[in-house]
Amino acid sequence: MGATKSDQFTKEQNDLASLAKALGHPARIAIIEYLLKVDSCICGDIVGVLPLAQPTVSQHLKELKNAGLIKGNIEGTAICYCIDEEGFEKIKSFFDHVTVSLSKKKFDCC
Amino acid sequence: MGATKSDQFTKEQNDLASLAKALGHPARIAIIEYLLKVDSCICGDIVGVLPLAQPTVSQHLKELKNAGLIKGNIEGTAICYCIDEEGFEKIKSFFDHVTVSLSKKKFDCC
DNA sequence: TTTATATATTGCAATATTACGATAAAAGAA
DNA sequence: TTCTTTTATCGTAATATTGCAATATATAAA
Repeated sequence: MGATKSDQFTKEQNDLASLAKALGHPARIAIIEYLLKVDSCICGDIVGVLPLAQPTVSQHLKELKNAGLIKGNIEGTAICYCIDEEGFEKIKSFFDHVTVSLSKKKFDCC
Repeated sequence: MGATKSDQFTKEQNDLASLAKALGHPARIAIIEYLLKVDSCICGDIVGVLPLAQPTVSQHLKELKNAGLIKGNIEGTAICYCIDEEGFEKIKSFFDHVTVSLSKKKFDCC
């Protein structure tokens, strides 16, 4: 055994887990932070910013894109990446739900 | 190679990634949702709720606890787990930062 | 066309995660 | 003490992730 039993959980649980998992690596957090900082779509200079080789960065970008957290646009010979707000909306609504639930909490046992 | 180059990133980036990573599995999302739903600390009946064996659930609980997302209290022969609000505050402040940054965004290229 | 630049893909080694049976540990009940 | 219940840990197999060199692809420039 050893494979994740994703089929045993709901689509919502799997989708949320995928989004969280995509953010579960410091390089990918760094990419998101950089994209937020430059306040515009940037291209492959992410490679220059990260302490990782180009294929590795490309792989991380692909994962963020697959998860729906960033978008990419072909711009001549370069590619312009930027935040995909939709993906962040989904995660954010989960944390909003958590916050609301916690505010309704009656006991504080632990 | 193949090991994560965590030492090349900041503590903040690694901490955030750890929190996100801990939520990056449907079983752990399910555990959090269950703890929110029961509106109180519950014990090992999480095992009865999840489609996983007891050692696997125990392992997932340990990861959530290490990440600072849940707390556990020994309660006789059972253990009482509940949400650790502090961990969720940390993640939430990251997403708040994302939201603020996105609202200041000028271009919409992608 | 050839050359240069930017990014993606392939293939593989190193490492990490997931899952669970077997077993241990801890505490209350008999 | 022994038995039962609850949870954790160990050991291990299956699988997934991480990282990069080599290579492929695609477009622009010369």
